[in-house]
Amino acid sequence: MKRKTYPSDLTRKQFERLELFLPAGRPLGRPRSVDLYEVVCAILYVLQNGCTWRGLPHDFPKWQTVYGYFRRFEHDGTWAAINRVLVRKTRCASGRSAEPSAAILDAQSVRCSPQAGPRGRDAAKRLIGRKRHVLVDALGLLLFVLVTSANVQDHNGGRFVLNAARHRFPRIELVWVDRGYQAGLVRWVKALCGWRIEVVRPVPGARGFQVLPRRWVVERSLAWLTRSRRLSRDFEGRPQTTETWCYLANIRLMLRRLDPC
DNA sequence: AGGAAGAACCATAACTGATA
DNA sequence: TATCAGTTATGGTTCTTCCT
Repeated sequence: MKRKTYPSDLTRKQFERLELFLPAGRPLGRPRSVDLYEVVCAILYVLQNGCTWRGLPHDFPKWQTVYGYFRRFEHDGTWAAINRVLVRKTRCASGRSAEPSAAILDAQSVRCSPQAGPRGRDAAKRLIGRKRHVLVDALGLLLFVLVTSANVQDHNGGRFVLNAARHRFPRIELVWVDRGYQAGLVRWVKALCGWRIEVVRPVPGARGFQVLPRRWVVERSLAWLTRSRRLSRDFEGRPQTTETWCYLANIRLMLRRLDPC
């Protein structure tokens, strides 16, 4: 008996692209009996609808099983690896070279719901919650994300992100940041990895809201993330889980772009 | 005000079942 | 029997809601 579809489901074709990178079952022992398509659809259901794991509809595999795979693939780096591969594919499909040479750094603070785990006050944004430090490419695809409590300064999170990206995306040579990242970060980047780093500034004299080149790309990416209800707030106990959700949101975006419904 | 109950998440252990 | 997949149970933490 086939269940009815949900809006968050992947098409079979989209899943086939994903399936290539999911670890196969082990050769010994009990064979895998759940359909990973159902597991992935269930995970995306939680992501899109923002429901709790226990609130997962009953026509999906048991929530513990779904959650188990979610955590397992987080722990062994599967989701992050899939994100990196799909970024390269999506860039190729858009006529760019697979490896990004430029990136944009930004941070977003999000309110926490009443869960356990680290949180802090972002004095500038006047909220208590978590901060997402993201690095995106020129297309706005998520390259790397770090989630901290919101009281972590942008430039401290930024350092960590750039340091991590250095190994994962070795061809990056130019990073755009906004004015919130102080001169210390600029010096640090130059000394550490020799990247060019440009601070995007509003045009002097202009009034009111301005669309800044390069800035709107990353703002759009952050808006994409919060369109997924699970990411509209931070419901997670562990910051790392939020990072995983961010990668999954990006993965779904790229799958849809590569294989439109 | 203060306590009990429950929701929600995380982590882990113990258990059952299938296969070579 | 060893090994792995999946299920169930349990304890910890933090916060909300309800009751006295």
